[in-house]
Amino acid sequence: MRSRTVPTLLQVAREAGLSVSTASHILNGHSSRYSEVTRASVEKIARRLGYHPNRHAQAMRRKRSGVIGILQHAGLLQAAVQKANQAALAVVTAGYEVLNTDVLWRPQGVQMACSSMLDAHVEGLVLVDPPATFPLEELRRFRLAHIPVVALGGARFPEIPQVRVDARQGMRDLTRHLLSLGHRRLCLLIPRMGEGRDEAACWPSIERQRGFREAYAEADAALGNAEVILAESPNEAMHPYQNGRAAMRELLQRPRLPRAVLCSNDDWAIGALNACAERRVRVPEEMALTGFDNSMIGEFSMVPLTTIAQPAEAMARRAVEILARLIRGERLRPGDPLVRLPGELVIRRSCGTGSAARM
Amino acid sequence: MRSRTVPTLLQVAREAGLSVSTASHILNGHSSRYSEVTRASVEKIARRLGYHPNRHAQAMRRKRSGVIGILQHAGLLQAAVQKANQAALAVVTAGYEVLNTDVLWRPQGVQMACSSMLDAHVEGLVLVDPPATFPLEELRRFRLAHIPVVALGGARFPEIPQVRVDARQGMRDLTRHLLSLGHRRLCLLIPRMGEGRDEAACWPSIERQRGFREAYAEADAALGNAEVILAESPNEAMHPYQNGRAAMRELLQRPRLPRAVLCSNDDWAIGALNACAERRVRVPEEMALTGFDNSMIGEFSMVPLTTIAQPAEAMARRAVEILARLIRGERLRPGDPLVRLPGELVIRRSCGTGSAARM
DNA sequence: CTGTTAGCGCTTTCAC
DNA sequence: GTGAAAGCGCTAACAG
Repeated sequence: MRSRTVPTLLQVAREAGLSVSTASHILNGHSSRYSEVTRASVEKIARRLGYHPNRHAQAMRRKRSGVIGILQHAGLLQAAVQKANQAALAVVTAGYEVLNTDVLWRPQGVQMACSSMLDAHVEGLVLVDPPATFPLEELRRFRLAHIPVVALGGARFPEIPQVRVDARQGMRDLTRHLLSLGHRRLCLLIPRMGEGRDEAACWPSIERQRGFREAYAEADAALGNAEVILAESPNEAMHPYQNGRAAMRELLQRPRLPRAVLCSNDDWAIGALNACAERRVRVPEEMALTGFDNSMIGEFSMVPLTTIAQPAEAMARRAVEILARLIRGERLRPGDPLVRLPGELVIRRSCGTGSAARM
Repeated sequence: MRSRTVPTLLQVAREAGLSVSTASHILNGHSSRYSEVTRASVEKIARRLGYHPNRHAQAMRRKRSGVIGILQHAGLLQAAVQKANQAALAVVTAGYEVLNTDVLWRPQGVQMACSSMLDAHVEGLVLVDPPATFPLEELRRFRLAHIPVVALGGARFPEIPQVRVDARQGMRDLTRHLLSLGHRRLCLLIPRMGEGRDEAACWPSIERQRGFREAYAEADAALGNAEVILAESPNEAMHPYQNGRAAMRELLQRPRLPRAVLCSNDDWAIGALNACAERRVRVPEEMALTGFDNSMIGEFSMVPLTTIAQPAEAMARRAVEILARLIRGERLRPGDPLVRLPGELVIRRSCGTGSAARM
């Protein structure tokens, strides 16, 4: 038994008694006017030998790698993992290969990951949930190399098209729902972000605030104060629950508690639930709570979470579509620089019911 | 401003007034006997131009890609995501590039992912938590291509070295602990796996059973029956909580409930907690519960979970180390084919306390 | 319809 | 100390 090595095009061609170029043409679908016989023969032999083209040689010759990079800041955040995976699916569907990295798990995270993307000659890059602190220098490296980048969720960066859930609408829907249940004294719990950064970078937080305030404003004036709390979120991706818990613990120190707390995302809500349990504050009886993202775990938490479902699949598809267009050298269309897809209100137990609210 | 394109070695060499081979030697550290001047000049110019070697060209010429593939079946399973990420870290540390794919998010999952690994000419493959149903044909493809494979957790396959947590010891520790608290009538809830498969493939479940039974056996005979329930686990990675919940719902139909239930992993435990909440069975007062894996969420679940912490980092390092050795053509050492690393008992609230158990 | 040819960017002998 | 040259596997003109 000879030591079988990876078959090359040359071997296929030889076996078929043809030239490499012929084999190449046929296997690449440019089989325009080859005789049915040769074509069949080449294809059969390739299959029998288990021939797979060498991507490196292809990339080299074609001067394009056919790879799209996905850079995620997911850590333990289910919602981010899901977005990244949907992006991977969309990339494959669009006919590209995927190079996927979670920057959190590397030494010197972002920088190394970006270098590796550059080295691999990715043709485009999807940034999944980039934080406001994502280094602009790295984005510059891609711009210099003429590699288009799109963001899927996360913070907003100049010149980078972005697809994300309409957080403003989502938070407005949540707030309206809580108000309609009769809850008063609402409180929005969101991370303080991107200290010293362009305001645009903090959009995830800012839009949540907007939606929250809008819903409050459109309701009757007698509703009392809407409060927004900006909480710290160190190492968010690795300690999402802890951060939410810490924020809620702080809030629970107060003599007078809010009636309903809207958390920035499901992970914070889970941490918040935990803090409530510690202090024996019953949810939703004494305090209503909502999340954002509709991650699977929110359905199984202590109290199932009312939340906003992100259309992850549609978002990912759209982002990759835009990226593919940019790779092809097409210009952005009017709506492309910022696509906001609507989230969907998912009502579960954590927001309470009308009757309980009036307690 | 000229359209900057990716600089090649040729450009670096030209700018330095030297030949490509010289530049190559210097930049690859084979600068054995070049003058200090030339060396410095080449290095400086390379840095200024932002030169990065073209991986494809390198792979081609060196006839090795320098890439290790990571194939995960994680889905929403935090423990698996963590293992995969630790593996990625270990791979980078070992000086290889990473090609990471979660097979669940691709059409025709496993097969496509394996093809893509093969196409990329990975030098080795880490299989993270492969299910018992992982197709052996795919493993054969790697064997034929002389690409070594190691499993990090998951099922066991012939000829594939594996590194995993010692589930038997872990489950024995959990069981002992529950017994020491005074709990009787214990029940182990594990997935029925790999229908019609080699028994070895089902080791994750089998070892849990062994540990469970051993602890029971070594204790007094008067402890009553230890029961093992094999529950269905369709699409485990995408519906982990649901599966645990379904299994527990079934169990809760019984007239007489077990006093303590040991779940196969934390995700099942969370689903189980959910089922208990539905039926108003209080944990741990009426029923103790334990998980396995120590995923972050278990600390924040309805009732914080007593569980076994997997030494993910050490496991990943070990797996990659073995893989690297195989890639270098070295033979396996005596312990390598199956490495079992000890898990650590983490005691939280879900297992109850001695006093409650005697209730 | 099929084959010849010229590289893609890099590494690696082997000469000088 | 440095450079010339060959060639990895593949594609894409261009010839026949």
